[in-house]
Amino acid sequence: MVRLPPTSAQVLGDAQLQRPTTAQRVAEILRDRILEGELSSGTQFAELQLSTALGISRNTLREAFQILVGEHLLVHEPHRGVFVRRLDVADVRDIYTFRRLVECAALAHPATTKGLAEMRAAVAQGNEAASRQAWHEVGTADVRFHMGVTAVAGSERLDQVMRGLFAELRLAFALVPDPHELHRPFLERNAEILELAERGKAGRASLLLRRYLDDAEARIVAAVEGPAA
Amino acid sequence: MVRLPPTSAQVLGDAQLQRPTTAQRVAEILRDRILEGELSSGTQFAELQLSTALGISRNTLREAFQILVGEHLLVHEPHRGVFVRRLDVADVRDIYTFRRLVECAALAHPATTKGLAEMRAAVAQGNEAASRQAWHEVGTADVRFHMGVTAVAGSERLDQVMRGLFAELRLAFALVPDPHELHRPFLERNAEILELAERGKAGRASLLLRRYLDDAEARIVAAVEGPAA
DNA sequence: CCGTAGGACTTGTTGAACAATCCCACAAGG
DNA sequence: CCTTGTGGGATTGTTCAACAAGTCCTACGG
Repeated sequence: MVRLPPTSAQVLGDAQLQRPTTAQRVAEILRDRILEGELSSGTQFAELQLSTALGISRNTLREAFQILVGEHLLVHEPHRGVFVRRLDVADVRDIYTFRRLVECAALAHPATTKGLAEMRAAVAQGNEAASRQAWHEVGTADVRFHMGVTAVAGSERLDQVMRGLFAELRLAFALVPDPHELHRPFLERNAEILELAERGKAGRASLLLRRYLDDAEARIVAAVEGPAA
Repeated sequence: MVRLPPTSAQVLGDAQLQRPTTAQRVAEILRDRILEGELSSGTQFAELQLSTALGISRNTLREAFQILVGEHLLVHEPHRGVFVRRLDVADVRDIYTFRRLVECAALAHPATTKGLAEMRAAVAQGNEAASRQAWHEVGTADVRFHMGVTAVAGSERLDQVMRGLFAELRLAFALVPDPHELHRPFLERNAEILELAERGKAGRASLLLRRYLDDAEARIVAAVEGPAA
């Protein structure tokens, strides 16, 4: 009667080796579309239309919605529908307050060196993408760099939370008119932060990172409230 | 055709003023049961049995499950079922690594004084509950105190994340044999941390908090791996 | 201009059905 | 004794159709 309960390491640690359920696969499809910016903020999903288009039932689609609502990429309004999350200025400020606390603390008190390799790889990827003028990919590398910063804290959960936070932030990235103007100035600053971190100058790296985040916040806020003004 | 999209403040900020959907209500019921420790870690939910017991359909129950899976209180194994999350030692260590980073950074660099009132109220509540020997309530006050610590960082999202983290931690609390032995020694330490924070001694408060978290982690780890040994 | 009553449309929820998968007990073989 | 199939029963995954409940739009009247 009582089945073997799963140990959390199997669930949280690595990617499930089981093929995902339909709802999970659909959620992944929608998530990609949202994060690629193909679905602009505020657009609504119609259950019947989308479920038939995807060849799945309404109930299964609803389960997929629930997953993405849990990730804060969609918002659910009872009897109205689900919408692609729209970030306002307060959201962006909140996210950067969060990032300042976590990322600066991680760099100031590193617990592992595992993240440094990730940061180094991200800097290389960013420079390479910039030389190709692939600005969207530069943005991806930037996110990767800061995931590396997060990783030096040494907490799986923190990594997971920050991954979700950056996904939310991409919703705001989509509102920035020219992404190359957003990401390009940060390439060399990332490299500088990395160098300081590698040489053990934790305090100085943390300080530089704080300035980076202040500037980034200002740019995103301007982009988000720009169209409104 | 295009409806007014919701602003995120309505969704994230306060509790929905709309009455919740059935799945949300069911999720809340199950969440309470789990956090009260009435459902021990690892137990499985049978969809048919539980849905009939609650007087709802299987599909609706599945939506409720999805909500709690998103909160990491349940784990879902395809074709096997959903189980109450079971924390292992690695999980507990991970959670405390997370807490050390966030809470210590919050106290070291306070952004608002809003959380101090919450901390003060929690200390009072904890002492009062201890005098009545209501140990479970002492635990609640302890969580409340650390939610107050989190709040001085000034990020709504951070508060929300930490709320989820403490919910997970309660899964481990349930494994501790005598909760009074767990929470009692921390009452005066909380008070001391609060006093330092109120007098602006941020660095010293942060240091004391770190020691607190180290001790707490050791106790929980011992409780979690104790039954296994 | 504002409120309001209706109706069309969308979402919320249910129950039943079938497919896919897992679990367990039992048998066969080394 | 241990390992390795191999049913069969139970549970989960998914679909479908229907109805209830709520929202949105429109037209009418004050």
